[in-house]
Amino acid sequence: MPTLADVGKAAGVSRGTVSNVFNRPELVRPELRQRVEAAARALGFGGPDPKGRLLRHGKFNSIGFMPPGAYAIADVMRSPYGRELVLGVSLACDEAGVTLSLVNGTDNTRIASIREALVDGFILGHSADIGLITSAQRRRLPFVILESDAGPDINSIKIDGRSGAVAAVRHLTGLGHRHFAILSVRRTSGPPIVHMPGQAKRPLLAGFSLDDERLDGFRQGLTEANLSIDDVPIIETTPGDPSAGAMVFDCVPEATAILTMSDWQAITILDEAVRRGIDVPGHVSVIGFDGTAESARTTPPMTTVAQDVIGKGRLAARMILDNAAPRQIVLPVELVVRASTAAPRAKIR
Amino acid sequence: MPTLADVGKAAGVSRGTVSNVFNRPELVRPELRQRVEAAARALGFGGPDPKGRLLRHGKFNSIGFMPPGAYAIADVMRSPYGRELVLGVSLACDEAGVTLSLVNGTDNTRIASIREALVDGFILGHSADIGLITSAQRRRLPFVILESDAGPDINSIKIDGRSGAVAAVRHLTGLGHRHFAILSVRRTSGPPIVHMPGQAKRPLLAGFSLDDERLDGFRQGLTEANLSIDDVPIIETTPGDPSAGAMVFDCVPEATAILTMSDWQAITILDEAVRRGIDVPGHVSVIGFDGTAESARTTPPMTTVAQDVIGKGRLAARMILDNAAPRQIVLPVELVVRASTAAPRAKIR
DNA sequence: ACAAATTCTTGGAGCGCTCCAAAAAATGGG
DNA sequence: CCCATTTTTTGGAGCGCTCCAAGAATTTGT
Repeated sequence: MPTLADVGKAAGVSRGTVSNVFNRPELVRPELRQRVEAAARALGFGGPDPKGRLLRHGKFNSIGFMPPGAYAIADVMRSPYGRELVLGVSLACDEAGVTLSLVNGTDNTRIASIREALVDGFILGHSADIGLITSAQRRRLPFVILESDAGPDINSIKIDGRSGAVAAVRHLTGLGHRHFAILSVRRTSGPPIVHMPGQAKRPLLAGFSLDDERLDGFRQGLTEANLSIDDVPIIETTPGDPSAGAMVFDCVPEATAILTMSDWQAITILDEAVRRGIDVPGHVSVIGFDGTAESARTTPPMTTVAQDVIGKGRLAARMILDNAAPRQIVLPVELVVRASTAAPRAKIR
Repeated sequence: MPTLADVGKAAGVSRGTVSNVFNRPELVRPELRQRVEAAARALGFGGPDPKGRLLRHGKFNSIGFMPPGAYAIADVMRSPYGRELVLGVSLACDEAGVTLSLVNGTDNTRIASIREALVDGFILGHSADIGLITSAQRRRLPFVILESDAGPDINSIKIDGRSGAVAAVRHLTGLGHRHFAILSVRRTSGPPIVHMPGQAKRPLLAGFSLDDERLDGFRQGLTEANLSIDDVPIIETTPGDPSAGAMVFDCVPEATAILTMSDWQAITILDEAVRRGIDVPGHVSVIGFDGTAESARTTPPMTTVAQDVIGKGRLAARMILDNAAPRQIVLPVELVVRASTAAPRAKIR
């Protein structure tokens, strides 16, 4: 690979002049410029190597997006939520002329990935893995953490998940529902976990306050209607688990309303309902979370706790690009009522 | 920002030793290592700066994905096809432990983006913009171009779009359809363009052989049924144009079958049909292209010319990662018949 | 206790570039 | 034609790191 110096030698000029030909051509006499360009062409030199420039300037012009917890970038792309989030981030990146790096990393390589990533800042998916945070802090790069409880000196953005969860339950109890099932998220890999009433519940998972907060919202909503979350079966599946729907219908046939943690999960349930010929919302109501575009196009269109996912991604990118003082932002949610929820079926089934 | 040398000075050792502490700790005496680590901590040194390593090694450990033509990364994320493509690419990247950079660029900055991108190779979306190709070649980095006719010394992957288009038409003519509309893609920004029979057709667009090839497949399929593509209205909309459905129904009400260039477009039509209370496939048949996951979940589930988009993305990434001799790959397509196509409505409407 | 073998540590070289102050060349005015 | 200006060109410095050959320190064997 020829370098600036090689081209300079070939054209009988200095390194600096060749650099000027490529970066500030107006500074160099036309005749000389052409000679240099000819030499460059002859050597197959395709312009200054970005590596050098990078080292000089110290800017990558890139922000990194790191998926949460145990997920790979591929999982992010599979999830409606993840896609909209990346879309939002990419929107801000497009505007700023900055590259978006999807930084992957398995549990054990993730910290190294943060240490090595060629980016000027990070967006960390929803897991306040303390290791990740300290790793990001060490790099002294701006970063934002999503959907996690982070300290006051850390950029963070989250939605008001608790209120959303409360609103979801209120909507359903308002319709008359008394028999619920909750489809929650398993944050480690493995098969679904079923918590039936009476059994001990999953301990709070450090770092995934997101789930705990929503669960707590469900609890509160149920309490308001004189119901107890302890009587509600909770099923945990990994986010993309296609068997989630089957698990719910098999384990909690008596439920007339199913609360979920994401549109993705709710879609799984809707798909399974179609497969089994179960009528939604006639036989069972289903409520999603996130309000992604997909939720509007399911059959039937889904009732969901909507947030502005794209806006969130965009905001996260902007926070990094602006690199201002750390802020903790809580975004509102809104219950969007569509056709996947209705009054419960008559008791006689 | 402290450097290796700073830490070295603080700990009373050389630059090289500090580097060893971080990269090959087993080489340095435990006692000394601890002293260095303490000094690093005291200085707030978070490990060797990746910039330096990069310069030394010359590898970015990243491959770049550049969207085609006039599209930004955000557009890619919006399109079902684009998402699956990126998903496929990210799958291969995840496996290889490589970062995926979504390189954006408007028409005029795109060439510069290629020149500057901090990547070891490129995947270029479906537009054989000659400038892009030469720009990529100049960098002497491996690259793959998608869905374009490229020379034999260039990596390329495309599907057999012509066969797919022929199969789509055969399916519909086999059902008895004689009145078609084609929803094609406008590759420049702007409002839809309507080509009614008798008018001059759009000239072939250099670089978007993808469209031309499919159009030619439609032509061939129609010819086989003694129909002429010249009698078929062709509407061109930008890929994400939500008005596409309305345009088709408004401009070609007599059509009993609508051929499209993508699932995304077909979804637009299906959405508009719902809005207008038009029965699909009772009143009109709609056929998509790409066979994305979304196509299976529309109402009704969509008949579409399916390709393995994820596999294609994965393959593209692998070609770059492997950096073998250039290959031109043509992937098969398969008509997936679902419920959006049926025999045409009776003449009397 | 001494030479030989082994383990650690060092600092120069070099990755490719851009910046910049200074030198060189060209231009202009009288 | 000479000197003051202006325009071009130059090459050293430095970005932060890793590699590596060579030197220093330590351990081992007899």
